[in-house]
Amino acid sequence: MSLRHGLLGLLADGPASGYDLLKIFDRSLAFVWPATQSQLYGELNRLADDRLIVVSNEGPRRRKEYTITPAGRTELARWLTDAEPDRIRRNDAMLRVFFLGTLQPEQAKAYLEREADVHENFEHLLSDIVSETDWEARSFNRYGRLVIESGIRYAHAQAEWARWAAQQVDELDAPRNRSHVS
Amino acid sequence: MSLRHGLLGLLADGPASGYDLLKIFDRSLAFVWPATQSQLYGELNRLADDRLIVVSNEGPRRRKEYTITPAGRTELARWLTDAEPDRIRRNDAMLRVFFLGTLQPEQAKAYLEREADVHENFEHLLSDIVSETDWEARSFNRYGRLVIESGIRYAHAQAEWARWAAQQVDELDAPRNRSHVS
DNA sequence: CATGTCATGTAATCCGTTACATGATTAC
DNA sequence: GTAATCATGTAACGGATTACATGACATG
Repeated sequence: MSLRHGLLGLLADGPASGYDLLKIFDRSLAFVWPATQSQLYGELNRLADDRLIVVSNEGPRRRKEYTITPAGRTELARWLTDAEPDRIRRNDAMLRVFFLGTLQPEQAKAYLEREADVHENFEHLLSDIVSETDWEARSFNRYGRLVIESGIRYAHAQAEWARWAAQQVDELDAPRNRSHVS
Repeated sequence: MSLRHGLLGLLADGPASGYDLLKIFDRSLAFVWPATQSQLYGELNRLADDRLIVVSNEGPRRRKEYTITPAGRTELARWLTDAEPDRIRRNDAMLRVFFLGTLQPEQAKAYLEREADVHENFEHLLSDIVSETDWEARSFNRYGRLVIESGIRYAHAQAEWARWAAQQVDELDAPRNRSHVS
């Protein structure tokens, strides 16, 4: 239930409406935990049912401003310190790599070179965000900087790996043409 | 629909039963795409309904051996070359980092140091697998070696990042105690 | 008064997890 | 004969995605 705790975490920084939270989400948490509008509104109602947040204000156009409760802060801290993170990383780009042997070597290399390009571009995108952001602001932002740094290092490592892997294809492919049984 | 293509990819290497595939899955693809037994059997039936695989043999204990069809191979190649991989990487360990500012600095550092340890251990686990495996065997295995290399580099980069991030906590925390408005 | 933005919600569907059910065959 | 392994399936539930629905308020 990470969406739940993502919302609690954002509300720990101050009151906000679902609409506000959606915008913040899309620009920050969505990099590591995307959520849709309907999912978010549904989860806010469930959090309110469980008294981890309360409606602290109602504005025009049915706007509901939520505030985190002490019970919500307790639950957030519990999640951060006591709950073991899920280590599953589904990665369908990497799943494909298992099967590149079913393609022509040229196609396999093209796939890996493209992966390298995509990750290099992503690395640059994140670097640009770092340059253009004011990191002094709030503590949420300061820790967000750490997350982006991890993204930069991840993208960099993946790009390097993909270039290396593309070279390996020639060597992996070579034995096929040698004398022993394939 | 990556499970679907994962199964097609395994069957491209030769016929197998659901039971066989489950074991292969758990030891290889599960690192990047876990699947449960019930999911796997269900998907095999759907693949057979769509004629991408056929039951080529029936053995004792209701065993059904599946073989990939030409249509299945075409679909596998299409997925590998024409379908853009999903770039979403849900990561609840990283989501927590956004909110470490709500904890005491000591707790935040402890969280990051633990992440470093976990990734270092994982890196060693993968390195051990590399040492203990015969990589000459089949092409599936040879490309699997590339996937493991990516896992090693990922785990290494994450561990280094987490050590660095733990150091940053002191510096991120410092401004709180300075004169300007928090 | 028309368009854009603010604002929240419901419903259908898909994928994944957990638990349960069932039974055949093999090995001791 | 009994325990382990082989082997496949169903059902309930929860989270995520997509599409649809609705309406208030602000701006020109």
